[in-house]
Amino acid sequence: MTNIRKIAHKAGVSVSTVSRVLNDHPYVKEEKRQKVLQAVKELNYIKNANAVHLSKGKTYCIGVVLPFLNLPYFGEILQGIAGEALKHGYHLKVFQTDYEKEAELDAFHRLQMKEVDGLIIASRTNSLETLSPFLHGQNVVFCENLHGTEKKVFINHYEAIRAGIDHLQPRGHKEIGLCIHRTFGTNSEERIRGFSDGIEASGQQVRKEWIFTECIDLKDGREVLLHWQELKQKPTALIVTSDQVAAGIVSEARRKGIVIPDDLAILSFDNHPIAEAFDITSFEVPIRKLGEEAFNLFLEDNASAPVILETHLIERTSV
Amino acid sequence: MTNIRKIAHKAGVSVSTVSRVLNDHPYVKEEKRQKVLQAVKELNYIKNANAVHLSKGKTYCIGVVLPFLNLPYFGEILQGIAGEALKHGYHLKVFQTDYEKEAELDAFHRLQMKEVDGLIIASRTNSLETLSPFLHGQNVVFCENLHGTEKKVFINHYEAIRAGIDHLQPRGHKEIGLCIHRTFGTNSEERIRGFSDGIEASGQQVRKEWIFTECIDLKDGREVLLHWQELKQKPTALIVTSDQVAAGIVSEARRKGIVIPDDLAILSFDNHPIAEAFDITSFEVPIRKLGEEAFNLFLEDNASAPVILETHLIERTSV
DNA sequence: GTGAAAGCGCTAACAG
DNA sequence: CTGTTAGCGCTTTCAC
Repeated sequence: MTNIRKIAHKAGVSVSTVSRVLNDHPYVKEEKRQKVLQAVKELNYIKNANAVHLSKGKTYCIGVVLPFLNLPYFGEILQGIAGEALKHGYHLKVFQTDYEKEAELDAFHRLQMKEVDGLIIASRTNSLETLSPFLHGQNVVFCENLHGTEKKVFINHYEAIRAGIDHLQPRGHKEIGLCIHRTFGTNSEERIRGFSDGIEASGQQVRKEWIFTECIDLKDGREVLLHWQELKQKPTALIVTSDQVAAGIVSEARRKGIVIPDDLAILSFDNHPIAEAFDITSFEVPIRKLGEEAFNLFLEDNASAPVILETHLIERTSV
Repeated sequence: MTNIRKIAHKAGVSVSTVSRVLNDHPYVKEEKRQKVLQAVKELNYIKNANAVHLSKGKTYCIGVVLPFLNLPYFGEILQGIAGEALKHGYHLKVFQTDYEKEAELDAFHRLQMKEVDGLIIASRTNSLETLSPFLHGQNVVFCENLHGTEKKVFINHYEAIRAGIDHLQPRGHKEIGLCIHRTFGTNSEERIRGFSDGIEASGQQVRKEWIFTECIDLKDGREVLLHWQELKQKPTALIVTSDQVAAGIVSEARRKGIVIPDDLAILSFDNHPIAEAFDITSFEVPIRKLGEEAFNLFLEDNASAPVILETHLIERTSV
């Protein structure tokens, strides 16, 4: 363990001078600087990050809280955060929660322990009530419009869903269903609210059996289609909040000889590459940008206004 | 900043007793233990992780080096690592490199600085020569059969590709092409070697124009198909090392009225959900398990034998 | 420009 | 069982 003291000794200077050289501080005579650099070389000195972190009270590391790492949505958000973090010399710690409350709380705990400088909550499962004791004086960014929090970035899911309904109705769709992931969480709640309001605004009733939940993956989409087939009264269109699920629906429909969009129209969200591959009309959601903005909010000292991101519709042949 | 000393003072014990209580060490009189716990509660004490890390010389954090976070392959590997890490009380730091040499080296640097206890290299871009100075005495796991390294886990890509060729040939395919991501890296090199050997073993010649590189995403697959259409002499089958790319090929083929597998057979790798959605015959690759095994290798003190994972073919309709 | 010294907060060997 | 003390290795204020 060659440390700063040994360097100081070898270079015949004090530890503070070594520290200055190592951190590019000014006011070090070139001669001594060289001596220090020389000693560093010879002794193969490497700074100990933990000592720096302790001394500075900062780690230049940000934590990201998310349920899964193998979903395109979270991959993309991570990519956005990582890109921005890199620019600013920050590293990323991921807290994969599987939506387990304890695992999620662990991340907040680590924040309190100063293991990370801040947290970006890509998606959560604990209530704000549970989390708020951990929020005080901490730098936490939420990727949702969570009332009572300072830093947040989100899509206006309410309007997006309503826009989706407004897109479907003039094309002859009055019976519209919805596929979502969860019923918990601001984002999901906003979607459901937008859906209900939109349906009711057109004089229709929301039908519970037309709302499919727990839809995450391609496989779930396939099951939705099978479910849809069984329905006595079928919606003529589905709004699907993930391209993966939409792709599952479309692929299974093809197998069953169901014609998209004539038998069933599909309007999806995210506009990932898979939407194009399946010719699915999809709202483009700037997920990567969401990640970038989240990181930039983290960097800001005083929480500014929430960042709201826009979506726009990419029309293909599924509607 | 309420620290261990203040707790000691408030509880009327020494810091070491506090430390013992905090770390569940035995031999503390129940009465004092309660006093400490009481003080911890009252002062809202929270341990400083960096101080622990410094003192212990350990962080219980492992770094993962990968180029992109938004590809299913890496998402899945991360998921595997994260799951296993959680079980063993480790956290994950991700070093997203974009295949930039400097960004990749930064991860090794952080390892030397003891910012992480070890590194899992999911994919790399620096040569072993460049990396080896950073490897000495460090706990690094490679997800490839990199000669000269201790800990590694990988698929036998050579055999897998040859098995692919052996699957195609009896089905009438002599003209076979290949789609890969990179030409650099052990995994890619093994694939190319397997491909060349397989083709030559059947008395054919490898044709450069039938090897498509830089194929990562759906979009790349689409371009491959367009390229294929332009070829004067076309392969009748393509071995594709990623389901995303294969899906891009198949989706574009449908658009162009090219019949899979009659006009062009597709044999893919990974067997992600998207392969099923497009009815693509694919080698199932246990990527998540790769991540799990990588983490377990990290945990092992003495590097045991390399871990080699098996693939097996899932037949669908694309061949 | 430079050095001494006081932290940062926790762990663990040692002595009792 | 418990306390003292010497680290772990770096940063930073203050005085010269």
